[in-house]
Amino acid sequence: MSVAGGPKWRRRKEARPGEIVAAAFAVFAEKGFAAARLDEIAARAGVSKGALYLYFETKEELFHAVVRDAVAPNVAQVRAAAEAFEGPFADLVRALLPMMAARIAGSGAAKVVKMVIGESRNFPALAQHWHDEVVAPTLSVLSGLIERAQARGEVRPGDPRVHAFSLVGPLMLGVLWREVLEPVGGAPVDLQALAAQHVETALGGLLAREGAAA
Amino acid sequence: MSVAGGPKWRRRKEARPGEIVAAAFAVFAEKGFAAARLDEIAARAGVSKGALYLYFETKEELFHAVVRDAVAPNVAQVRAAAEAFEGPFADLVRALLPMMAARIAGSGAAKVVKMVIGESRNFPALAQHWHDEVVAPTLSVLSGLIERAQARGEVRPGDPRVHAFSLVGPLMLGVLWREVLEPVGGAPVDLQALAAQHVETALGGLLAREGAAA
DNA sequence: GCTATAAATGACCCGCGAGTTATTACGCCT
DNA sequence: AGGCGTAATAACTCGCGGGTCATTTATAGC
Repeated sequence: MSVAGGPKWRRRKEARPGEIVAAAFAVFAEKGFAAARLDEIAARAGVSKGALYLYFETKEELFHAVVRDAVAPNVAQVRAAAEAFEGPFADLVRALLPMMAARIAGSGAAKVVKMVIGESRNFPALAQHWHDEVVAPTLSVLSGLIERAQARGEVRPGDPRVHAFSLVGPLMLGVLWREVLEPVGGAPVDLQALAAQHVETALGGLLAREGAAA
Repeated sequence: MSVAGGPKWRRRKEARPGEIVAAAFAVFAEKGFAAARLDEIAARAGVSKGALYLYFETKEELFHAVVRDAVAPNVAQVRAAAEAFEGPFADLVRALLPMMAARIAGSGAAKVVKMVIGESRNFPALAQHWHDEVVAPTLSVLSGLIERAQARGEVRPGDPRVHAFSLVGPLMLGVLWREVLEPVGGAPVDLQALAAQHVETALGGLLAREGAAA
Protein backbone atom coordinates (compact mmCIF):
# COMPACT_ATOMS: atom_id res chain seq x y z
CA MET A 1 0.00 0.00 0.00
CA SER A 2 2.94 2.37 -0.39
CA VAL A 3 1.12 4.93 -2.49
CA ALA A 4 3.98 7.38 -2.09
CA GLY A 5 6.15 5.78 -4.73
CA GLY A 6 8.56 3.82 -2.54
CA PRO A 7 9.87 0.72 -4.27
CA LYS A 8 7.88 -2.48 -3.77
CA TRP A 9 10.92 -4.25 -2.41
CA ARG A 10 14.65 -3.82 -2.04
CA ARG A 11 17.65 -5.98 -2.82
CA ARG A 12 19.25 -6.93 0.45
CA LYS A 13 21.12 -10.08 -0.19
CA GLU A 14 23.19 -9.74 2.98
CA ALA A 15 20.40 -9.09 5.44
CA ARG A 16 17.84 -11.61 4.23
CA PRO A 17 19.16 -14.87 5.65
CA GLY A 18 19.34 -13.56 9.18
CA GLU A 19 15.87 -12.10 9.02
CA ILE A 20 14.45 -15.27 7.58
CA VAL A 21 16.05 -17.43 10.25
CA ALA A 22 14.74 -15.13 12.96
CA ALA A 23 11.22 -15.30 11.57
CA ALA A 24 11.48 -19.06 11.13
CA PHE A 25 12.66 -19.38 14.71
CA ALA A 26 9.59 -17.58 15.96
CA VAL A 27 7.16 -19.63 13.91
CA PHE A 28 8.82 -22.98 14.54
CA ALA A 29 8.95 -22.24 18.27
CA GLU A 30 5.26 -21.41 18.27
CA LYS A 31 3.94 -24.17 16.09
CA GLY A 32 6.52 -26.92 15.85
CA PHE A 33 8.02 -28.02 12.58
CA ALA A 34 5.11 -29.74 10.89
CA ALA A 35 2.54 -27.11 11.74
CA ALA A 36 4.73 -24.17 10.79
CA ARG A 37 3.71 -22.63 7.46
CA LEU A 38 6.29 -21.32 5.04
CA ASP A 39 3.89 -18.58 4.03
CA GLU A 40 3.78 -17.37 7.60
CA ILE A 41 7.54 -17.44 7.97
CA ALA A 42 7.90 -15.50 4.74
CA ALA A 43 5.30 -12.97 5.83
CA ARG A 44 7.01 -12.36 9.16
CA ALA A 45 10.34 -11.96 7.42
CA GLY A 46 8.73 -9.39 5.13
CA VAL A 47 9.46 -11.47 2.08
CA SER A 48 7.68 -13.71 -0.39
CA LYS A 49 7.66 -17.47 -0.05
CA GLY A 50 9.70 -17.79 -3.20
CA ALA A 51 12.47 -15.75 -1.66
CA LEU A 52 12.94 -18.35 1.07
CA TYR A 53 14.10 -20.75 -1.61
CA LEU A 54 16.78 -18.35 -2.76
CA TYR A 55 18.52 -18.89 0.56
CA PHE A 56 17.40 -22.32 1.80
CA GLU A 57 16.86 -25.51 -0.17
CA THR A 58 14.03 -26.97 1.87
CA LYS A 59 11.94 -26.40 4.95
CA GLU A 60 14.06 -28.90 6.84
CA GLU A 61 17.29 -27.11 6.04
CA LEU A 62 15.75 -23.94 7.35
CA PHE A 63 14.89 -25.81 10.52
CA HIS A 64 18.51 -26.85 10.92
CA ALA A 65 19.73 -23.31 10.39
CA VAL A 66 17.41 -22.08 13.12
CA VAL A 67 18.70 -24.53 15.70
CA ARG A 68 22.31 -23.80 14.83
CA ASP A 69 21.99 -20.04 15.13
CA ALA A 70 19.80 -19.94 18.20
CA VAL A 71 21.90 -22.11 20.43
CA ALA A 72 25.61 -22.17 19.69
CA PRO A 73 26.67 -18.92 21.40
CA ASN A 74 25.09 -19.74 24.77
CA VAL A 75 26.74 -23.12 25.03
CA ALA A 76 30.18 -21.75 24.35
CA GLN A 77 29.81 -19.10 27.02
CA VAL A 78 28.62 -21.43 29.75
CA ARG A 79 31.42 -23.82 28.91
CA ALA A 80 34.04 -21.09 29.07
CA ALA A 81 32.75 -19.81 32.38
CA ALA A 82 32.79 -23.29 33.88
CA GLU A 83 36.30 -24.09 32.73
CA ALA A 84 37.80 -20.77 33.77
CA PHE A 85 36.52 -21.06 37.32
CA GLU A 86 39.11 -21.85 39.96
CA GLY A 87 37.48 -21.87 43.39
CA PRO A 88 35.85 -24.68 45.37
CA PHE A 89 33.17 -26.81 43.72
CA ALA A 90 30.34 -25.42 45.83
CA ASP A 91 31.01 -21.84 44.74
CA LEU A 92 31.24 -22.86 41.12
CA VAL A 93 27.88 -24.59 41.24
CA ARG A 94 26.32 -21.68 43.08
CA ALA A 95 27.42 -19.45 40.23
CA LEU A 96 26.79 -21.84 37.36
CA LEU A 97 23.22 -22.97 37.88
CA PRO A 98 21.66 -19.50 38.14
CA MET A 99 23.70 -18.51 35.10
CA MET A 100 22.34 -21.43 33.13
CA ALA A 101 18.82 -20.67 34.31
CA ALA A 102 19.09 -17.06 33.23
CA ARG A 103 20.61 -17.95 29.90
CA ILE A 104 18.04 -20.57 29.04
CA ALA A 105 15.13 -18.44 30.09
CA GLY A 106 16.46 -15.32 28.43
CA SER A 107 17.31 -16.60 25.01
CA GLY A 108 14.77 -18.69 23.18
CA ALA A 109 16.68 -21.81 24.07
CA ALA A 110 13.75 -23.19 26.00
CA LYS A 111 11.59 -23.05 22.91
CA VAL A 112 14.24 -24.81 20.91
CA VAL A 113 14.38 -27.55 23.50
CA LYS A 114 10.66 -28.06 23.22
CA MET A 115 10.94 -28.09 19.46
CA VAL A 116 13.74 -30.63 19.38
CA ILE A 117 11.92 -32.90 21.78
CA GLY A 118 8.72 -32.74 19.80
CA GLU A 119 10.27 -33.39 16.42
CA SER A 120 13.03 -35.77 17.46
CA ARG A 121 11.46 -38.82 15.85
CA ASN A 122 10.69 -37.13 12.57
CA PHE A 123 14.07 -35.39 12.39
CA PRO A 124 16.67 -37.55 14.08
CA ALA A 125 19.39 -35.60 12.34
CA LEU A 126 18.28 -32.55 14.27
CA ALA A 127 18.20 -34.35 17.59
CA GLN A 128 21.64 -35.72 16.85
CA HIS A 129 23.05 -32.30 16.05
CA TRP A 130 21.53 -31.05 19.28
CA HIS A 131 23.07 -33.90 21.20
CA ASP A 132 26.51 -33.63 19.65
CA GLU A 133 26.81 -29.86 19.75
CA VAL A 134 24.90 -28.89 22.85
CA VAL A 135 23.95 -31.56 25.33
CA ALA A 136 26.93 -33.89 25.21
CA PRO A 137 29.57 -31.13 25.54
CA THR A 138 27.69 -29.46 28.38
CA LEU A 139 27.22 -32.70 30.22
CA SER A 140 30.82 -33.65 29.69
CA VAL A 141 32.08 -30.37 31.10
CA LEU A 142 29.81 -30.77 34.09
CA SER A 143 30.70 -34.35 34.90
CA GLY A 144 34.38 -33.52 34.40
CA LEU A 145 34.11 -30.85 37.06
CA ILE A 146 32.35 -33.25 39.37
CA GLU A 147 34.94 -35.94 38.81
CA ARG A 148 37.77 -33.58 39.69
CA ALA A 149 35.91 -32.40 42.77
CA GLN A 150 35.51 -36.03 43.79
CA ALA A 151 39.25 -36.58 43.37
CA ARG A 152 39.87 -33.65 45.69
CA GLY A 153 37.48 -35.15 48.20
CA GLU A 154 34.98 -32.30 47.86
CA VAL A 155 32.19 -34.41 46.41
CA ARG A 156 30.97 -37.82 47.51
CA PRO A 157 31.56 -40.86 45.35
CA GLY A 158 29.04 -41.93 42.75
CA ASP A 159 28.64 -41.86 38.98
CA PRO A 160 29.56 -38.28 38.04
CA ARG A 161 27.10 -38.32 35.19
CA VAL A 162 24.25 -39.18 37.52
CA HIS A 163 25.41 -36.41 39.85
CA ALA A 164 25.23 -34.05 36.91
CA PHE A 165 21.65 -35.16 36.29
CA SER A 166 20.88 -34.50 39.95
CA LEU A 167 22.19 -30.99 39.49
CA VAL A 168 20.55 -29.86 36.30
CA GLY A 169 17.43 -32.06 36.13
CA PRO A 170 15.24 -29.84 38.28
CA LEU A 171 16.33 -26.83 36.27
CA MET A 172 15.29 -28.49 33.04
CA LEU A 173 12.02 -29.52 34.56
CA GLY A 174 11.43 -25.92 35.57
CA VAL A 175 12.17 -24.73 32.07
CA LEU A 176 9.75 -27.20 30.52
CA TRP A 177 7.15 -26.33 33.10
CA ARG A 178 7.32 -22.67 32.11
CA GLU A 179 7.20 -23.53 28.46
CA VAL A 180 4.48 -26.15 28.43
CA LEU A 181 2.36 -25.94 31.55
CA GLU A 182 2.28 -22.28 32.51
CA PRO A 183 0.47 -21.28 29.32
CA VAL A 184 -2.35 -23.67 30.20
CA GLY A 185 -2.82 -22.64 33.79
CA GLY A 186 0.09 -24.21 35.60
CA ALA A 187 1.28 -22.34 38.67
CA PRO A 188 4.13 -19.99 37.73
CA VAL A 189 7.67 -21.09 38.46
CA ASP A 190 10.36 -18.60 39.43
CA LEU A 191 13.42 -20.09 37.77
CA GLN A 192 15.87 -18.01 39.76
CA ALA A 193 14.30 -18.99 43.06
CA LEU A 194 14.16 -22.60 41.94
CA ALA A 195 17.82 -22.54 40.99
CA ALA A 196 18.84 -20.90 44.25
CA GLN A 197 17.01 -23.32 46.52
CA HIS A 198 17.84 -26.39 44.49
CA VAL A 199 21.55 -25.60 44.42
CA GLU A 200 21.63 -25.71 48.20
CA THR A 201 19.65 -28.93 48.30
CA ALA A 202 21.87 -30.57 45.72
CA LEU A 203 25.04 -29.41 47.41
CA GLY A 204 23.74 -30.81 50.67
CA GLY A 205 23.58 -34.18 49.00
CA LEU A 206 26.72 -33.91 46.93
CA LEU A 207 29.32 -32.39 49.19
CA ALA A 208 31.32 -34.67 51.41
CA ARG A 209 30.30 -33.84 54.97
CA GLU A 210 33.08 -32.36 56.95
CA GLY A 211 32.34 -34.10 60.22
CA ALA A 212 31.24 -37.40 58.62
CA ALA A 213 33.21 -40.64 58.81
CA ALA A 214 33.45 -41.71 55.11
CA MET B 1 -6.01 -62.81 0.44
CA SER B 2 -8.16 -65.20 2.44
CA VAL B 3 -9.00 -67.46 -0.47
CA ALA B 4 -10.42 -70.07 1.86
CA GLY B 5 -13.79 -68.37 2.32
CA GLY B 6 -13.20 -66.68 5.68
CA PRO B 7 -15.22 -63.48 6.05
CA LYS B 8 -13.53 -60.28 4.91
CA TRP B 9 -14.10 -58.64 8.24
CA ARG B 10 -15.95 -59.18 11.49
CA ARG B 11 -18.25 -57.06 13.59
CA ARG B 12 -16.55 -56.35 16.88
CA LYS B 13 -18.12 -53.22 18.18
CA GLU B 14 -16.81 -53.77 21.71
CA ALA B 15 -13.21 -54.49 20.85
CA ARG B 16 -12.61 -51.83 18.19
CA PRO B 17 -12.19 -48.68 20.29
CA GLY B 18 -9.50 -50.22 22.45
CA GLU B 19 -7.61 -51.56 19.47
CA ILE B 20 -7.83 -48.27 17.66
CA VAL B 21 -6.60 -46.32 20.65
CA ALA B 22 -3.70 -48.73 21.06
CA ALA B 23 -2.73 -48.36 17.41
CA ALA B 24 -3.14 -44.59 17.59
CA PHE B 25 -0.96 -44.51 20.67
CA ALA B 26 1.82 -46.28 18.82
CA VAL B 27 1.67 -44.03 15.78
CA PHE B 28 1.29 -40.78 17.71
CA ALA B 29 4.18 -41.75 19.94
CA GLU B 30 6.36 -42.45 16.93
CA LYS B 31 5.46 -39.51 14.74
CA GLY B 32 3.84 -36.87 16.87
CA PHE B 33 0.34 -35.61 16.24
CA ALA B 34 0.72 -33.69 13.02
CA ALA B 35 2.87 -36.28 11.27
CA ALA B 36 0.72 -39.23 12.27
CA ARG B 37 -1.41 -40.54 9.37
CA LEU B 38 -4.93 -41.78 9.99
CA ASP B 39 -4.42 -44.38 7.28
CA GLU B 40 -1.50 -45.82 9.21
CA ILE B 41 -3.41 -45.89 12.46
CA ALA B 42 -6.27 -47.66 10.73
CA ALA B 43 -3.93 -50.16 9.12
CA ARG B 44 -2.26 -51.01 12.42
CA ALA B 45 -5.63 -51.43 14.07
CA GLY B 46 -6.58 -53.82 11.26
CA VAL B 47 -9.41 -51.56 10.17
CA SER B 48 -10.27 -49.12 7.41
CA LYS B 49 -9.92 -45.39 7.86
CA GLY B 50 -13.65 -44.98 7.65
CA ALA B 51 -14.10 -47.20 10.68
CA LEU B 52 -12.12 -44.75 12.80
CA TYR B 53 -14.87 -42.24 12.27
CA LEU B 54 -17.46 -44.64 13.62
CA TYR B 55 -15.80 -44.35 17.01
CA PHE B 56 -14.06 -40.97 17.05
CA GLU B 57 -15.23 -37.67 15.66
CA THR B 58 -11.86 -36.24 14.65
CA LYS B 59 -8.17 -36.92 14.78
CA GLU B 60 -7.85 -34.61 17.73
CA GLU B 61 -10.48 -36.45 19.74
CA LEU B 62 -8.58 -39.65 19.09
CA PHE B 63 -5.47 -37.95 20.41
CA HIS B 64 -7.29 -37.06 23.60
CA ALA B 65 -8.53 -40.62 24.04
CA VAL B 66 -4.99 -41.90 23.71
CA VAL B 67 -3.66 -39.66 26.46
CA ARG B 68 -6.53 -40.49 28.77
CA ASP B 69 -6.20 -44.24 28.43
CA ALA B 70 -2.44 -44.46 28.48
CA VAL B 71 -1.85 -42.46 31.59
CA ALA B 72 -4.69 -42.40 34.08
CA PRO B 73 -4.13 -45.79 35.76
CA ASN B 74 -0.47 -45.16 36.54
CA VAL B 75 -1.13 -41.86 38.21
CA ALA B 76 -3.82 -43.30 40.43
CA GLN B 77 -1.56 -46.09 41.59
CA VAL B 78 1.41 -43.89 42.42
CA ARG B 79 -0.87 -41.56 44.30
CA ALA B 80 -2.44 -44.38 46.28
CA ALA B 81 0.94 -45.85 47.17
CA ALA B 82 2.21 -42.46 48.32
CA GLU B 83 -0.80 -41.70 50.49
CA ALA B 84 -0.99 -45.12 52.07
CA PHE B 85 2.62 -45.06 53.22
CA GLU B 86 3.19 -44.53 56.92
CA GLY B 87 6.93 -44.69 57.65
CA PRO B 88 9.57 -41.95 57.73
CA PHE B 89 9.94 -39.62 54.74
CA ALA B 90 13.29 -41.05 53.69
CA ASP B 91 11.91 -44.56 53.32
CA LEU B 92 8.90 -43.33 51.39
CA VAL B 93 11.07 -41.49 48.91
CA ARG B 94 13.40 -44.45 48.56
CA ALA B 95 10.39 -46.54 47.57
CA LEU B 96 8.55 -43.95 45.53
CA LEU B 97 11.17 -42.73 43.07
CA PRO B 98 12.21 -46.15 41.76
CA MET B 99 8.53 -47.02 41.48
CA MET B 100 7.86 -43.92 39.39
CA ALA B 101 10.91 -44.65 37.28
CA ALA B 102 9.76 -48.19 36.59
CA ARG B 103 6.23 -47.14 35.86
CA ILE B 104 7.19 -44.37 33.47
CA ALA B 105 9.73 -46.49 31.65
CA GLY B 106 7.50 -49.53 31.52
CA SER B 107 4.29 -48.05 30.20
CA GLY B 108 4.53 -45.77 27.23
CA ALA B 109 4.12 -42.77 29.49
CA ALA B 110 7.48 -41.40 28.41
CA LYS B 111 6.32 -41.28 24.82
CA VAL B 112 3.18 -39.47 25.85
CA VAL B 113 5.25 -36.92 27.70
CA LYS B 114 7.29 -36.28 24.61
CA MET B 115 4.12 -36.02 22.55
CA VAL B 116 2.44 -33.56 24.90
CA ILE B 117 5.54 -31.39 25.03
CA GLY B 118 5.87 -31.33 21.29
CA GLU B 119 2.25 -30.51 20.55
CA SER B 120 1.51 -28.29 23.52
CA ARG B 121 1.22 -25.09 21.52
CA ASN B 122 -0.97 -26.55 18.82
CA PHE B 123 -3.21 -28.39 21.27
CA PRO B 124 -3.34 -26.44 24.49
CA ALA B 125 -6.44 -28.38 25.49
CA LEU B 126 -4.32 -31.49 25.56
CA ALA B 127 -1.56 -29.90 27.63
CA GLN B 128 -4.19 -28.60 29.99
CA HIS B 129 -5.79 -32.00 30.41
CA TRP B 130 -2.33 -33.42 31.09
CA HIS B 131 -1.64 -30.72 33.64
CA ASP B 132 -4.96 -31.02 35.44
CA GLU B 133 -5.19 -34.80 35.50
CA VAL B 134 -1.59 -35.89 35.77
CA VAL B 135 1.03 -33.36 36.67
CA ALA B 136 -0.79 -31.12 39.12
CA PRO B 137 -2.21 -33.99 41.23
CA THR B 138 1.13 -35.78 41.34
CA LEU B 139 2.99 -32.63 42.29
CA SER B 140 0.40 -31.78 44.89
CA VAL B 141 0.67 -35.19 46.53
CA LEU B 142 4.43 -34.91 46.55
CA SER B 143 4.66 -31.43 47.97
CA GLY B 144 2.00 -32.36 50.53
CA LEU B 145 4.19 -35.19 51.74
CA ILE B 146 7.18 -32.88 51.90
CA GLU B 147 5.24 -30.26 53.81
CA ARG B 148 4.15 -32.75 56.43
CA ALA B 149 7.69 -34.07 56.72
CA GLN B 150 8.86 -30.52 57.26
CA ALA B 151 6.28 -30.06 60.01
CA ARG B 152 7.65 -33.17 61.71
CA GLY B 153 11.14 -31.75 61.42
CA GLU B 154 12.28 -34.47 59.05
CA VAL B 155 12.90 -32.19 56.09
CA ARG B 156 14.63 -28.86 55.98
CA PRO B 157 12.66 -25.67 55.39
CA GLY B 158 12.15 -24.32 51.88
CA ASP B 159 9.38 -24.13 49.29
CA PRO B 160 7.98 -27.68 49.22
CA ARG B 161 7.18 -27.38 45.54
CA VAL B 162 10.80 -26.58 44.74
CA HIS B 163 11.86 -29.51 46.88
CA ALA B 164 9.55 -31.69 44.80
CA PHE B 165 11.26 -30.41 41.66
CA SER B 166 14.61 -31.29 43.20
CA LEU B 167 13.35 -34.81 43.75
CA VAL B 168 11.74 -35.66 40.42
CA GLY B 169 13.55 -33.36 38.01
CA PRO B 170 16.53 -35.64 37.41
CA LEU B 171 14.19 -38.55 36.86
CA MET B 172 12.29 -36.63 34.21
CA LEU B 173 15.52 -35.60 32.58
CA GLY B 174 16.56 -39.23 32.47
CA VAL B 175 13.28 -40.22 30.89
CA LEU B 176 13.58 -37.57 28.21
CA TRP B 177 17.20 -38.53 27.61
CA ARG B 178 16.20 -42.10 26.91
CA GLU B 179 13.38 -41.02 24.70
CA VAL B 180 15.08 -38.32 22.68
CA LEU B 181 18.84 -38.65 22.84
CA GLU B 182 19.53 -42.37 23.12
CA PRO B 183 18.05 -43.13 19.69
CA VAL B 184 20.51 -40.70 18.12
CA GLY B 185 23.64 -41.94 19.84
CA GLY B 186 23.38 -40.57 23.35
CA ALA B 187 25.05 -42.67 26.01
CA PRO B 188 22.51 -45.05 27.58
CA VAL B 189 20.96 -44.12 30.90
CA ASP B 190 20.02 -46.76 33.46
CA LEU B 191 16.90 -45.27 34.99
CA GLN B 192 16.93 -47.55 38.01
CA ALA B 193 20.54 -46.75 38.80
CA LEU B 194 19.86 -43.06 38.25
CA ALA B 195 16.88 -43.19 40.58
CA ALA B 196 18.82 -45.07 43.25
CA GLN B 197 21.80 -42.75 43.31
CA HIS B 198 19.80 -39.57 42.98
CA VAL B 199 17.47 -40.50 45.82
CA GLU B 200 20.42 -40.64 48.17
CA THR B 201 21.81 -37.37 46.86
CA ALA B 202 18.48 -35.64 47.19
CA LEU B 203 17.87 -37.01 50.66
CA GLY B 204 21.30 -35.80 51.67
CA GLY B 205 20.17 -32.31 50.76
CA LEU B 206 16.61 -32.53 52.00
CA LEU B 207 16.77 -34.30 55.34
CA ALA B 208 17.37 -32.22 58.42
CA ARG B 209 20.77 -33.21 59.72
CA GLU B 210 20.57 -34.93 63.03
CA GLY B 211 23.56 -33.27 64.59
CA ALA B 212 22.93 -29.84 63.05
CA ALA B 213 21.72 -26.82 64.96
CA ALA B 214 18.67 -25.68 62.99
C1' DG C 1 20.27 7.62 -18.96
C1' DC C 2 20.53 2.95 -20.54
C1' DT C 3 21.32 -1.82 -20.14
C1' DA C 4 22.56 -6.20 -18.01
C1' DT C 5 22.04 -8.79 -13.99
C1' DA C 6 20.06 -11.04 -10.44
C1' DA C 7 16.92 -10.30 -6.28
C1' DA C 8 12.34 -10.91 -5.48
C1' DT C 9 7.74 -11.84 -6.61
C1' DG C 10 3.23 -14.32 -6.82
C1' DA C 11 0.50 -17.17 -9.38
C1' DC C 12 0.72 -21.73 -10.23
C1' DC C 13 1.15 -27.09 -9.69
C1' DC C 14 0.43 -31.25 -7.59
C1' DG C 15 0.55 -34.69 -4.09
C1' DC C 16 -1.11 -35.75 0.23
C1' DG C 17 -4.13 -36.60 3.85
C1' DA C 18 -8.38 -35.45 6.76
C1' DG C 19 -12.90 -36.25 6.47
C1' DT C 20 -17.38 -38.15 3.68
C1' DT C 21 -20.57 -41.33 1.77
C1' DA C 22 -22.65 -44.78 -1.16
C1' DT C 23 -22.32 -49.45 -0.89
C1' DT C 24 -21.33 -54.08 0.94
C1' DA C 25 -21.74 -57.91 3.91
C1' DC C 26 -21.74 -59.79 8.80
C1' DG C 27 -24.56 -61.90 12.13
C1' DC C 28 -28.44 -61.60 15.31
C1' DC C 29 -33.30 -62.67 15.66
C1' DT C 30 -37.43 -64.59 14.52
C1' DA D 1 -33.64 -69.90 6.13
C1' DG D 2 -33.91 -65.25 5.15
C1' DG D 3 -34.37 -60.52 6.28
C1' DC D 4 -32.96 -56.53 8.64
C1' DG D 5 -30.03 -53.31 11.16
C1' DT D 6 -25.63 -51.74 11.25
C1' DA D 7 -20.49 -52.51 11.38
C1' DA D 8 -17.25 -51.86 8.12
C1' DT D 9 -15.46 -50.72 3.75
C1' DA D 10 -13.29 -48.27 -0.25
C1' DA D 11 -13.49 -45.01 -3.41
C1' DC D 12 -14.25 -40.36 -3.34
C1' DT D 13 -13.76 -34.98 -2.45
C1' DC D 14 -11.46 -31.00 -1.49
C1' DG D 15 -8.55 -27.79 0.62
C1' DC D 16 -4.07 -26.99 2.13
C1' DG D 17 0.71 -26.30 1.83
C1' DG D 18 5.52 -27.37 0.06
C1' DG D 19 7.87 -26.40 -3.79
C1' DT D 20 8.49 -24.18 -8.81
C1' DC D 21 9.12 -20.80 -12.43
C1' DA D 22 8.05 -17.26 -15.71
C1' DT D 23 7.90 -12.54 -14.96
C1' DT D 24 8.78 -8.13 -12.80
C1' DT D 25 11.76 -4.64 -10.97
C1' DA D 26 15.63 -2.76 -8.16
C1' DT D 27 20.28 -1.43 -8.89
C1' DA D 28 25.24 -1.58 -10.24
C1' DG D 29 28.15 -0.48 -14.06
C1' DC D 30 29.08 1.99 -18.08
